[in-house]
Amino acid sequence: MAGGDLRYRGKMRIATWNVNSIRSRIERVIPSLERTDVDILAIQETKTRADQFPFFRFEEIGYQVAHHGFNQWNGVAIVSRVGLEEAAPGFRDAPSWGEASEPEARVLVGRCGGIRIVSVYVPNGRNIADPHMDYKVEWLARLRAQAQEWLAEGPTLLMGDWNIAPRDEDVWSMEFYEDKSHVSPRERAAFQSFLDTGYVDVVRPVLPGPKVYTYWDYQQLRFQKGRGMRIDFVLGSPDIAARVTGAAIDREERKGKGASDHAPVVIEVTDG
DNA sequence: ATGGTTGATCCTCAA
Repeated sequence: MAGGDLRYRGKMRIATWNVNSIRSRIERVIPSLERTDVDILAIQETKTRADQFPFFRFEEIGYQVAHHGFNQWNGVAIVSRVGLEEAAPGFRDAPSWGEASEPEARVLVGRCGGIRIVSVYVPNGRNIADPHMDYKVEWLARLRAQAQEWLAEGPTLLMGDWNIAPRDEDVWSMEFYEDKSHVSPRERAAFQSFLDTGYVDVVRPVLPGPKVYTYWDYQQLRFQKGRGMRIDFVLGSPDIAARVTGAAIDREERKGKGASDHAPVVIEVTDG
């Protein structure tokens, strides 16, 4: 973002998007980057083997890419045209579920434009009594401990699919979600612990609810019926939160054939 | 209709 860069505009656009397979979504992701002029994109659910990630499609339009994943569900990436340094998967003390490498595949950390970008894909708890729910809550406790250390080290954005709807207004029907995953007290307490640590939801002040959703199930025409959930969040350290000048949820990307079930969440951050 | 949609390691499982 030095002087002389024709893209320099005193601001960066930073987005997060659960694409539900990068290989099946690439013909939407590339135009989306260009249309919305995004500098940094955190991606979740790449659903691809590392050797099949379409790196060149990003590189040929001027973005650097880091990707990490190990199976068809969990995979995260960071795409940036303002530098991409120190990209590394995982976080300290992540507990394991099944394959030892899974927790690391859910988090990718990189430094872009002077900001630590963390692409986060929180485990799906499946059901409130499922062992995966215990894993999810424990995993979040470990991530929080790591996030607290990052907070002390400099500007940080934790962005991605949290698989938690923190408030009743974040789901289309609390009656429907009662006793289901994403809204349970344990999950909401885990999300709140990041806020208590000092992170700030930088989107909600710009887009207060209700009915501000980022995800709509593919089934039952949920998008067309306006029945969604707010489960994708950008949590910023206070220094970054003070620099946020705007935010948007790109609902266009949920429309039509070949859409992900999640929409991109975009923020704008000033250089100063 | 104990159903519905989408994606991948594709006829089964995960989301």
